[in-house]
Amino acid sequence: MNASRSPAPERITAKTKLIDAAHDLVRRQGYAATTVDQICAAAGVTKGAFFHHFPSKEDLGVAAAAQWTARAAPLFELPPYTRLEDPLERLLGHIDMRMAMIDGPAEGFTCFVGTMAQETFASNEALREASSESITAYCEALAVDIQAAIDRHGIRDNITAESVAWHVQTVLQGAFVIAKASGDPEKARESVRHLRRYIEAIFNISS
Amino acid sequence: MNASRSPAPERITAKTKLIDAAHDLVRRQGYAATTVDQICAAAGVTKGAFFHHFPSKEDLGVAAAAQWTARAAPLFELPPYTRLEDPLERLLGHIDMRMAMIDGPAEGFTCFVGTMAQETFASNEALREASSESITAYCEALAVDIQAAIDRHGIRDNITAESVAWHVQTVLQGAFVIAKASGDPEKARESVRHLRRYIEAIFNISS
DNA sequence: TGACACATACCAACCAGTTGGTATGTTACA
DNA sequence: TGTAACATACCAACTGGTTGGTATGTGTCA
Repeated sequence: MNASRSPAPERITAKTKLIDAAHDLVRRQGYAATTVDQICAAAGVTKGAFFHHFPSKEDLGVAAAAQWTARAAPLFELPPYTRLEDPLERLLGHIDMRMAMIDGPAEGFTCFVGTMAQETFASNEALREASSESITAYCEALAVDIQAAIDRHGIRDNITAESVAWHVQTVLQGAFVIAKASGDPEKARESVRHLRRYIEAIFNISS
Repeated sequence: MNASRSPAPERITAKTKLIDAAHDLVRRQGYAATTVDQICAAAGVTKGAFFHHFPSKEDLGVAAAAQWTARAAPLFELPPYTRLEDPLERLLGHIDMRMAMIDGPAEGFTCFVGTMAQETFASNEALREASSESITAYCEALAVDIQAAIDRHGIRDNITAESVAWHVQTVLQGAFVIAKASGDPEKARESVRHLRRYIEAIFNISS
């Protein structure tokens, strides 16, 4: 008997299908407007399966937030720009990639935890905190390269790496809101372009 | 008989109380999670009054979005910085004011139409468009001063006034998301500080 | 053979919207 | 000026459908 065996990391079970369905539906409709029945239908399982794996809708939300963090990891490991020697180039490469991702229907590129946090920050602390942790994890991963870039190139006004990382996240989240409201992803990409110019400016590599 | 008399502009009727309540509750909980009963209770009226003034919850949303636009108008007319002679100073003054507004509980400074647009962009075109119009109106008002600043000071890279205005709006919307998720308004203000530094940089007035 | 992974059937609470009504103006005209 | 006819603003009670969640059954595999 192996009580602590690894939990079959990526089997396509009802559980993972339910989390995937939640990612899709919540990004399209929001958390409150997404019903358990809709999630079950999208996942192709029944309600019994849902409540077998999750004690409540809220617990699914927490699990889906954790899974969202895991899903973002490849953005920092796999893409070609991660091999660049200059950390500032890696940072700019990351931003270019995030800009390129903003295309097609908004539910395809927007942020699950950002959406969920907005609806739950005042009414459901568990969901707010799960969302916050996912965003924080992204910022911490991004701050590593930013700090390395500061160490190599210097930066204006004693700006901290952490602060720049959160600003990147802020612009992305704002870009998602604008893309949804306006229906025009180009407006969102344009803001990321402003962000890129800002980062070039504070590192004094332009002109 | 005056059929087209002005509709008693600002009387405190059930209608205005319902719209105010919707602004509060939707910013705190989101649109879908806010029930008609909650809005009525907060406004201190009954459901009968609600459906007398609005054919549906959706119609209230549209009316509340229009009212949100009207509510933002004083930001461009009344504050002291609007008297400054240099349009760039007016722009920076506006951004400083928006930064100062980000304080206290998030439901007090976040954006009604931004919140509503996020939940409805894919499922309710009327609400998405009403939200979009409100955001667009803000950007157009802001772009007037930005264009004047460009005319006077010039700007880098042929950046357009419209594009800067939308970027300001993007950073603000993103700041709201971050403030809600993190529970820390300072993180949001810090991003607006980055935005201010960016604007100084593209107008070449710093250093 | 028992525990896990589901499915089926069901429920109590809740939700947006309806119904039928009252109280208070406002207009038209004798 | 008085009053009948109508409009506006609101209320309390109800309804049909939906929602998150439960109770119980069934197949499968170690």
